[in-house]
Amino acid sequence: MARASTTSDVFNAIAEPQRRVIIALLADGRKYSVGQLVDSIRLAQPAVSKHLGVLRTVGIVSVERVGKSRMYSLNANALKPVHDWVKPYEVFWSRQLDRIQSRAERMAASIKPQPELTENKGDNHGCDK
Amino acid sequence: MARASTTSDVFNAIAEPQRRVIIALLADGRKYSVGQLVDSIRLAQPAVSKHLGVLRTVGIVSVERVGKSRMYSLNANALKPVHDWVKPYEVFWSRQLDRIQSRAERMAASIKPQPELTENKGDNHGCDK
DNA sequence: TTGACATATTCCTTTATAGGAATATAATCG
DNA sequence: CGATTATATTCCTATAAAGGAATATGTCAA
Repeated sequence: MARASTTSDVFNAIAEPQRRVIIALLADGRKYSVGQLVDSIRLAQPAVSKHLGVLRTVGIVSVERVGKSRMYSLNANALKPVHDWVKPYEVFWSRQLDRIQSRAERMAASIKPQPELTENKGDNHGCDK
Repeated sequence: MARASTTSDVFNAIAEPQRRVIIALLADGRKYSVGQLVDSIRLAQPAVSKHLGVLRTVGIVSVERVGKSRMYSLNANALKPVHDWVKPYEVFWSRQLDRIQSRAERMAASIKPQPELTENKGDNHGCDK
């Protein structure tokens, strides 16, 4: 099977470096036209438009027509799933490795219940120990 | 050009849902053999081994040989770049849209200096306004 | 309407998967 | 050693993607 579609998953959408560049450009909350973004990125206009299309599909950016231009703005809320996913792991590096084990085990419950795509058919997986 | 290699970028590594499942399984800080992971995931052993190979290449997991088994454990530090990248956007949803604009502009400086892959050849991009 | 400008879309090529099947490698046991 | 178990690797196929080139679509101005 091929990779998951990039237009249906925020994680895939932000996996593309150029798209992260676009997101960073929009991070000041202002609206940018495609042309302005093209000037800032080493990429042709069609490519930028395609990336914007992906970001739009996933909900990371919003468009607004202004004259002949289309003004794109960041909809950062769409990035929240990424933040929510990675946040629990923060404890692993925020505190230096003292007694990480116990904290990690306490934390496990807050991470595991995110099967996302795979339904684990609920069978007990022979955990270690 | 094709997509960036998944074996050289943490963002691409975690873009695969099954790999996030594996990461979640390892989140309790314990070591799991490949077989134990296979029992927990609806995926054949070779596929799991390949995913583990990707995660290992990117540094998200570590391996340790124990008898005929190989015990995998999470190296969450490798996820820090993702956290660092998404954290600045947290303000967008943590506070309800009151005066986000000004905060966003203050924040811009902390986000923009992450060109990652693209060297923006330093030219001024015609910002809006 | 025509022309210029801004952006999106289509077509095409190269590349990179993800996963299945079969096989190779490694380590333990008798 | 030979058999068994555990894991990795190779081969293969279907799918998807990124970007370039060319073109279509849409909007404004004269």
